[in-house]
Formats: sequence, structure tokens, C-alpha cells
Amino acid sequence: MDDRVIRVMLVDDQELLRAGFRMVLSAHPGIEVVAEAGNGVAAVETVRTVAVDVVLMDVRMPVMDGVEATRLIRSVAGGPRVLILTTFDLDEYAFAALKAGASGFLLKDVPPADLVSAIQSVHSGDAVVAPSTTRRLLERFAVHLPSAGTAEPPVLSGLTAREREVLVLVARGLSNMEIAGRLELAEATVKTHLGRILAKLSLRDRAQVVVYAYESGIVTPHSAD
Amino acid sequence: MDDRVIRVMLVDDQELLRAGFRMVLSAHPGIEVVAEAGNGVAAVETVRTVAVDVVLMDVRMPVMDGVEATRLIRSVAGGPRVLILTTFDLDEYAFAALKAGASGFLLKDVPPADLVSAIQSVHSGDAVVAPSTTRRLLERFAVHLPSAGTAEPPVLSGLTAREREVLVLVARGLSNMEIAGRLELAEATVKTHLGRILAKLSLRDRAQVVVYAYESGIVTPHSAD
DNA sequence: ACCGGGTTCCACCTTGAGGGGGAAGGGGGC
DNA sequence: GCCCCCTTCCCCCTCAAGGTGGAACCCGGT
Repeated sequence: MDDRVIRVMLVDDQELLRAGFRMVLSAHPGIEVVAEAGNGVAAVETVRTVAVDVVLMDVRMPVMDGVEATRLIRSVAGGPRVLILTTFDLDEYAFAALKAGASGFLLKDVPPADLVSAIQSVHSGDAVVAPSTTRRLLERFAVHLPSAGTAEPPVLSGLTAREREVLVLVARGLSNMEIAGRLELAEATVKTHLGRILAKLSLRDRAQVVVYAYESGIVTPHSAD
Repeated sequence: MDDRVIRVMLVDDQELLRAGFRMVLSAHPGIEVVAEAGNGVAAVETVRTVAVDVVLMDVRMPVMDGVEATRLIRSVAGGPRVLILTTFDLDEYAFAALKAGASGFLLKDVPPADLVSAIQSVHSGDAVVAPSTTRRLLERFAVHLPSAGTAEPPVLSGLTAREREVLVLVARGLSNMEIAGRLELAEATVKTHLGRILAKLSLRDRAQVVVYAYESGIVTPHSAD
């Protein structure tokens, strides 16, 4: 059914990431990267002139985000199918993108083999969802939560880069000493960062940090590290 | 994480089909077929005596069908996960099986490589759905339909009822004193229970309890209480 | 009657966690 | 240069947390 190669477009604001995907995909004879774009507007314009089968689309981008770009691309008949790529396993983005017409949803740390098969599935009209997201999807489906909910944004905005690193490790259940070892810091430094995390997020102790991390989607059950 | 092989049980009334699956799976060193059954009743009895990690379950079977067998198998704590296999892409069966506690749903014509990765995904706690079914699932979800939900929480191995109560509150970020107040207990009692929880689950502190609770699905993000 | 497990609570002890306060280097903005 | 913020690390202090051991009660099975 697939005699021709699948023509893929990469849409992501990070060039480095696009380069990585291009390298992975170019290793496969059945796939060819025929176009790239750094934001949603460029992506929508490109699919008008270049023949594309599948779009790999980042969610977070400047100018126009992936959800809106997906909606515009899918609004055109015979247009390419869109496969969403994100860094975090955020359900809100996933569902918004799927409602906008995306055919699937994958994490950026997807193994190359899975990426290829996902592209093939999408191209043949099927939908794919990252395993970890599928589980949540099924849970929502089976339990049928009130849903439709507009979940709150992950407000870790006030946190510095270092603090976010510490937060993630706290959320994995590590002690201050273990975190210090992992980040090659003194325990005192870790305690300083953690103290600021607690203050900024209005949390009391590390256990609440773990709760916050899961509830906000910063970490997700069974996500690769 | 997966040093041991994954122990699989095949449940299908057609011997020929079991033989086919057994051959495919035996080619993989990470998977071992340790049991087989020709109907739901036999399957339920077998999982009581044989250690099984993943059950490949047919839906249509004499005596007891796969949906009911799945429900019974999943009602036992620490029981194996169930992956549903069907010949036709019938949504009704898929959804019924998923509601009964199945971790996934595949067509019998699944490529061997996909079957193996599906078994591994299910074994590691993720859910898998055949691509074509995923698409229907998403379509249904996008419209969000109503459905009668029977959500049963996963039962913990070894933990007593009281310990599970304490565990849930710990997983919500409460301190020992707060838990004591909520359950109308002395703090000493809460500490006793928590101590046993830590010992039984091989955890170090309450932060790891929170991680465990989320990872095992005892508590889930966005759940109203 | 006896035993075992669950639940409740106590006292005692040790340590990691968290808060307060300070200090020093580096880098970006003005 | 100066200031601000991030990052790094220190000391001191307090207390919740976790570990150990013991005890009492109830209930169900032997």
C-alpha cells in the first residue's frame, strides 16, 4: 500500500531538535523529510505549496502554537495528517490537539523505531497515542471524569532552571543527599533550592512537592527519564 | 527493570491460534508462555495457581467470554494484566473489555513485533490499543460520550484496609497530625501505620509513598475527592 | 482456651528536613 | 561601576519524621 515514500514535514522552533529528528528519519528509506518550519504560521504556508503526507508538529512554539496550526492545516481537504510532539505528557495539550484534528500524540523521547511506525500508522489513516498517554485516556474513558475541564497551566513560572531540576528529582522520591549527588552539589545547596521551591509554590514539605509535580503534569506516571 | 522474562498466558478456544501465538512469542527470549486456557473459567482458575504477568485474552469463547474472565482476573489484587485479542475491530467488545479492567486491545492480525512491544508495554503498566481502534476511541472521546462507569481502585498487596486509608492521605500531601485529625486517631497510630506501609512497600519516606501512589495508580492526577 | 492479626496507643531515640541568616562568586542589565 | 538575580555553600536551630520496643483490646479461627 505504501509504494511511495512518506513525505514528512518537521515543525519545531528548536533547530537542534529538528536536526535530530531529520537524522533519525533519514535513516529510513520509506520516509523523507521534505520540509521544515520553525513556527505555526510558516508550517501552514508551507503545506500549501509543498506536498506533504505527515506533519510532525511541536505544541509550544512562538507566533502560532501547534494546536492552532493543526486546526488550520486540517481545515483544508486532502491536507496532510498531523502528529503532535511534546516534551511533557500534558493531557491538556494532548486533548486540545486531538480535538483540533491531530491524528496522534507522541512524546519527544519516543524511540526511533516507534516514531517510524507511528508515522506509518498515521499515514495509513490510523491514530497513535503515546503509551503513557493512552493509559490516561483509557482511565478517563472508563471512569468518565467530568472532563472538558480547563486544567490550570503548570505555574512553575516563578521557578529558576536549577529549581526546576531539583523539583523533578524531589518528585522522583530522592532525598536531599541523593539529589546533591546526582547534580554534583552540596546538600546545603539542594536545601536552599528546595526551600525556595517550597516558598514559591506555597508548599510545606517534599511530599507536597511530589503531589504538586504529578498534579501539574511536570512529572507523569511511568514516564521515561 | 525487566531482568526476568515476562510470563504470558494464552487464552483462546482455538488451539491452532494458540499454537501460532506460542510460536511467535517463543522466538523472543524476553517472553515465555507459561500457561494456556481454552475458555474463561479455565483461565481464571489457572491464574490462581500459576504465576503470570500478562494474559492474552480472546473475547469470544465458550463457557465464559473474555470480558467476564477479565473482570474476574482483574478483581484479584496483584493479578496479571490482561491484553484483549479479537478478530474483528468491534468497538463494543473493546470498550466492554477495557471497562472490565483490560490494559489494552489488539487485533489478532497484529504484526509479531507489535505484539511483543504491546506485551512489554502492558507489563510495564502502560496501556496499548490497536491503532485503528485508537482512532475510534479518540473520535468518541472528542465528542465525549456518557458511559456508565465502574471504577474499582487497585487493591494493594499486603496492606490492610486502615493502612490503605493512611496511604491515600499521605499521597495527598497530609502530615501525620493532619491524617490523625482526619481519621480521628492519635498521631502515634498514624506513625505506626505509616511505618508498616514503608516496610511492606520497601519505601523510605512519605515522599516516596506519594510517588508510589501515583505510579501505581492508587491516586491519579486531577481526581476530585 | 489459645493464638494470630488488626488496630489502637505509649515512650524513647536518632536523624533528615525545613527555616533563618549570612556570605561569596558570576553574569546580565543599566 | 553598580545592582540584581542566580547559584553555590556555610552554620545554627527546631521539630516532624521514622525506627524500636512494648502494651492493650477486639475478633476470628483452631
